[in-house]
Amino acid sequence: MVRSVILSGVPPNKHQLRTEATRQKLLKSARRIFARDGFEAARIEDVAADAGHTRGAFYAHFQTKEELFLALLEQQANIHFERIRQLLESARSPEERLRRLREYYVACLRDREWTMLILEFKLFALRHGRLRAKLAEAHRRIRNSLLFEQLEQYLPDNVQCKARGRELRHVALEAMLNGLALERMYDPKRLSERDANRILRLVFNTLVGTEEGARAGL
Amino acid sequence: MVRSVILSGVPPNKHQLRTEATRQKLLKSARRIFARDGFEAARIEDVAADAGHTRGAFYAHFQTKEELFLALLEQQANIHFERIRQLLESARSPEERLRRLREYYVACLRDREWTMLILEFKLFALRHGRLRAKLAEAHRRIRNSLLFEQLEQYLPDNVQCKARGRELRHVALEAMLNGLALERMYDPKRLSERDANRILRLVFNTLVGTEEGARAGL
Amino acid sequence: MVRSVILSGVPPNKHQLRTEATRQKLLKSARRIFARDGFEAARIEDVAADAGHTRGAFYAHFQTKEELFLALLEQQANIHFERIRQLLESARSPEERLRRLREYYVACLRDREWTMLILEFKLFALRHGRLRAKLAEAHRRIRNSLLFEQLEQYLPDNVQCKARGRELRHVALEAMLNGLALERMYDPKRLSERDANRILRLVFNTLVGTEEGARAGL
Amino acid sequence: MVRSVILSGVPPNKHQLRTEATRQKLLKSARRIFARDGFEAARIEDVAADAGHTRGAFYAHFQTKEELFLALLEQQANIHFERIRQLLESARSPEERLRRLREYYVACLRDREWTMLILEFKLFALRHGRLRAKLAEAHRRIRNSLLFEQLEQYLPDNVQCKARGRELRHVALEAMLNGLALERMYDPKRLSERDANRILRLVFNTLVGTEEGARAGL
DNA sequence: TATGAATGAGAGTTCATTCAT
DNA sequence: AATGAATGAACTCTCATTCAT
Repeated sequence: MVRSVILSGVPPNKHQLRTEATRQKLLKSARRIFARDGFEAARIEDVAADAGHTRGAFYAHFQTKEELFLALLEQQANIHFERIRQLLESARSPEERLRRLREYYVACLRDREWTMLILEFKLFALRHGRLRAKLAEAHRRIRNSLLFEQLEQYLPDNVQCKARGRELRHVALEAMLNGLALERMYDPKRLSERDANRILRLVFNTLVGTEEGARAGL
Repeated sequence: MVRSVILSGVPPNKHQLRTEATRQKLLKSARRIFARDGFEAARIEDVAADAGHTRGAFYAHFQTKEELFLALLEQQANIHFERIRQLLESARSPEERLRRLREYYVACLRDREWTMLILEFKLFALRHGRLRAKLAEAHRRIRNSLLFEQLEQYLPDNVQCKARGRELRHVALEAMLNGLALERMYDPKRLSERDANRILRLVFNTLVGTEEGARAGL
Repeated sequence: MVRSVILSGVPPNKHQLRTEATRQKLLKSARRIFARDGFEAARIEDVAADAGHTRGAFYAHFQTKEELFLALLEQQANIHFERIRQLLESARSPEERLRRLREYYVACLRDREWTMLILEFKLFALRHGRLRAKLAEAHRRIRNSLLFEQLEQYLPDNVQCKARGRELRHVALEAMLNGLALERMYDPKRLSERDANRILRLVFNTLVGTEEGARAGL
Repeated sequence: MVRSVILSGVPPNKHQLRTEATRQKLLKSARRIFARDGFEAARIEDVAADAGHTRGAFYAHFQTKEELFLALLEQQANIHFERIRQLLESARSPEERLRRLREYYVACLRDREWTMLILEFKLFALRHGRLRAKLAEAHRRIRNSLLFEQLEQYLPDNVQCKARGRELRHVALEAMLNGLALERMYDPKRLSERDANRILRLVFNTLVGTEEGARAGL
């Protein structure tokens, strides 16, 4: 089993560089294929071929299709998390942070692959209920990332109300985001990009940014 | 191939009744199984067994798994449509109609199977493109139902603004409904039924019922 | 899963007849293929093709290769058991019984397939130690058959000494039989059929038939 | 390809010593793994890992799994041969030689790995026919060792009867040895170590040591 | 209409072997 | 000599679908 080495302190040798490169290629292809076909219909062979490799190479990096799927989700969730962190950190004012976060959500609307993946993942987790023990850990990590709770510290004070309300806003926003993204993919004519953006901004403002959200009982 | 006879003018004989009963049992089981396992992972055998039959009975009523899936969606959409129509028709005032429609949406939040089916169907349609003629046909019928456009006539006047805005409200509501339902199934602790209901009502009111929606630019 | 019907009282219909015929063909082919290639190297496809069917037909009758292997062993053991029982029952005198039993052993020496199967089975059981629970039962039944303990009642009185000695004789004979059969297959020139027969008869007489065995401390 | 150097006249340097050590480790591990899993199920990776190396080390010493298997058999046969030779050479009298040989056989009964290997090898040779030249060559060398024909000179005179009978005794003893060892591994409760030893000694005495064997027609 | 044995394409996975390092 | 990533053929097993009954 090929082990990722990106965390070790020493500079990687050629072997390790190639290893990591292949792994990343596989993950990148997996993103395409899983988003396109869904977990069940996605074929390992397609992922490998898309990455310019054979099935065997895949199995040198991942034990099962499931493991690849979860590794992909974890990686993608980390990328999102990191992007948001940088976004918020580099902002000057609380208001700018809020605006940036909102625009990040809006940008996500355009990321068709990410939407497909997150929907697929939630359906997958739902259906596989108690995931097998060895996968539960990955699942937990992904969920933690998805919650974005750690990001709260960067938001303006008046948004940091009771923990319950905070999380509630997030989950509602995620719901709206996923729902809108799905509708847009399903029928772009029925829901234009412009309209989807407007609705998402409206709900964001209603739920998170202003005091209206609080007044509305959230 | 067994043809449904419930639409023909003559009263069905016993044979036809049994046939129709089998078909309905299969559809009922299909609802359970497709919702539980998703289209790809659902097995014809499981559907047939759940209905108390064997594979052969299934193939006497449907040509392929896909056909069953689409027939199921159409049936379910019709049921929803019919329920809403009755709901709105029997209401006394425009306000009651709005309230009833809102509460119907809220009730949908609890229908786990329906949520799974609608998500699965949209992902399926997304993935299988505009490819097949059969699919497109069913697609159109289902979307007509889902759009609930015909229902507009029952809503209060002030809600019947520009066609564009009307449809936009619907699609936004559907998005919110599907998104919330998914989040609730995915993690019921993170989003309680009470909270999900409150958020859905809030968004409904924001988007549809009041003048706020219009003012907000929708 | 196709169920065997040979035990039910009612006369089998055409379906059942075909089912049983297919199963028997598969078992017959399995005997050939397992004996020829061994458990590990035997391919399901070869068994099915040899029986004039496809892989799918195989899986309609057996869940796994392992199950087929154990079913085959059980069937073969039962056949042996039954043959021996009839052999002993129809004999006139105790001496004739002993002689017939001895000649049955000698005849087994010529059954190359049976020898290969029994060796393969014992190695298999040995290596899979605690067989998976669902297979333990089959294993137990096969062992019971192989022990031939039930046949003791048919043997002459002077052979029915202490239980320990009786079983010991059997196991020693089986050991000799298997060992000789293997040597004969391995190098027929080194051990002619005639010689193998002589040695087996000699050991049989030494261990079972005469009082020499007892005197020798067995 | 690493060539064994232990037979060359010049003293090996450190490099060569390490190489030879690796080869021996691999053979030692191969003994464990082949005995445990059988030829087909044994994995090169397991052998290498058991020896503290990777697949690459294996392929530096052996071309194929088959070659390793045959090299192992040859090595083991030579070890046996050498042990027996020393055993017989250091004995004082013909009778002691016979007794020692007999006890060596008895000791073999306890060597589970050797029994598994010899059975596996014979089945393998049986199944892979006289096909390959390489196999045939190793085959011949191993059989020469196994036949122990060269050892005949050390045995008492009265045992050195006609060549045919001599070899016959050996093959019969080997058969008994293998058969008993297999039965003991298969079901240690059915055949205790003590009983297995007694039976083997009895057959040894019957076939080889005494005049009874001759009288019995061997 | 319904059964259920059989088909056959195709999936995920394993592993002996190769090869760049 | 040794590593270990990658190959690719082969395997077992699944399941939508067909067809004789």
